[in-house]
Amino acid sequence: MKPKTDAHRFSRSPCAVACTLDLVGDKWSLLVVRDLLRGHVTYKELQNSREGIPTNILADRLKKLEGAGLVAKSAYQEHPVRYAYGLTERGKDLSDVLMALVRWGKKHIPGTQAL
Amino acid sequence: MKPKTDAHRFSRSPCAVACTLDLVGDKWSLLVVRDLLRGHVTYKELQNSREGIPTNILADRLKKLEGAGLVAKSAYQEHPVRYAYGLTERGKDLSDVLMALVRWGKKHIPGTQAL
DNA sequence: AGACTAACTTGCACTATGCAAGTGAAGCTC
DNA sequence: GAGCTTCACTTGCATAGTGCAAGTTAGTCT
Repeated sequence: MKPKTDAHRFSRSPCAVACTLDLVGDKWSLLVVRDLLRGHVTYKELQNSREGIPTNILADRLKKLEGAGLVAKSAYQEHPVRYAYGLTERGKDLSDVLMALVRWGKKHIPGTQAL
Repeated sequence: MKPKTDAHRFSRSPCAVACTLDLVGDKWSLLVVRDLLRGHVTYKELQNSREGIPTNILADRLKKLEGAGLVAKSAYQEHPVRYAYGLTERGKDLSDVLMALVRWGKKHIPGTQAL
């Protein structure tokens, strides 16, 4: 399944910042990516993350991230069927952005941690 | 005027990513920061940016960014009074985040530019 | 059968966003 | 000095997104 980057191409402008923000520029998407980088794999694990993401938002973000080709979902067992979420290469590349955010936060918001 | 980082401390968690996203984690804030880095100074210049930010949103974001100590506003002339917006040191440090976003966008969304 | 878990979905109130139009202060034009 | 223009916003309102609680479905456990 190829990522559908073409569907919403340049909804605002061809700026790389604007387009990237159209994919992950909200309060939750990058936290989901952070948790996936940290090794959270199941829906439950993602849901139990410290920030307490509402379950409908989590389901929606996973769907959108999957649609954007950043996240891949697979059943790791049948009976009962259980799903594992993971980052694609595209998704893993966001770690640079995450790291930049961590550096900024640790430097400018006292008391915050990398987590 | 000291930045009021204490007012909303850790509304979600002490994670640096979460806290940073609470400040700039929406579709417009980082684009405003990008434009300020590019040298846009007046309200009009910011408004005329390619993405066409709605004027009420722009006013709101500038207020919030100023409240967070990322942006400073000053009158650069009287009669008529005209304002210049600029990034503080805290704000300028976000260039690392912006650059990471640009790198990701250019690599993964074909056709986008740094701008 | 009854309770429990994972992984969602649905309903609804509340908040945020986006567009258009309006405001006020000052300058410029004739 | 009446009228037009510009800058820097503010206001109103419809639509879209978020957040909380509750419900659902499929399967396991006892």
